[in-house]
Amino acid sequence: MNLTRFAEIQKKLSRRIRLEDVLEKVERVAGVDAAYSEDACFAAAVVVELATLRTVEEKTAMQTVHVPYIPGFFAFREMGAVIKALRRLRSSYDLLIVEGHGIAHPSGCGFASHLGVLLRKPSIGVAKRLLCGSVRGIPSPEKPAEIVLNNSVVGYAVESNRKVIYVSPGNMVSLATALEVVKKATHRHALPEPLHRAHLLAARSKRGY
DNA sequence: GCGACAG
DNA sequence: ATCTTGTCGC
Repeated sequence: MNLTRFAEIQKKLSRRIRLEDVLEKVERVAGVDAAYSEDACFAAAVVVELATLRTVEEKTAMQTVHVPYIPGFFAFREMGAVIKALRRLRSSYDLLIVEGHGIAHPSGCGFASHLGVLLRKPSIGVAKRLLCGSVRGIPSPEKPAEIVLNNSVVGYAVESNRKVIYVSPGNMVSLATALEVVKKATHRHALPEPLHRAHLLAARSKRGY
């Protein structure tokens, strides 16, 4: 692993990011997350029907990882196991929701964007903390606050069930759609259901190993 | 040089 | 992310 090389890859992938909506409808959303035990990464992918928030299918995958967690290069650590879990799904999904940032990233290519471009899928990043940029104002239950980076809006800080989460487009979705899908996918937790369920499943997967 | 720093 | 008991609150 070479950070300079990683940054080059991110820059190259960032050129392929599309920030326009390419879907007429978003019916199924896949949430992905992972849990760790030393170098073992346990990833989970959960497909949820947006209209009912019912789980359609869930799969897990384990993979040994050698890349440590480095802020800004999260994708290089978690990507392998997550893609493995996604490939095990038999169900189709329209869009990916990823734990981490989309374009709200130093190179404009966070984990959500990275996955979206590699898999050629619409994707959205949802994070519990900001990595870079700044929030303009304070989010209220009814009004999200803009995340500004290099003088442009790259996402929103959203108040979700009394907690603040950070939403940014990953690939093939607009800022407005990213916000809309996350809102529709959120029920009784701060994180949208697909992510919350993937988080629980990844933890369960690690335990039962 | 110092501080910040997704999971 | 993970290490971890009790504890405050609905």
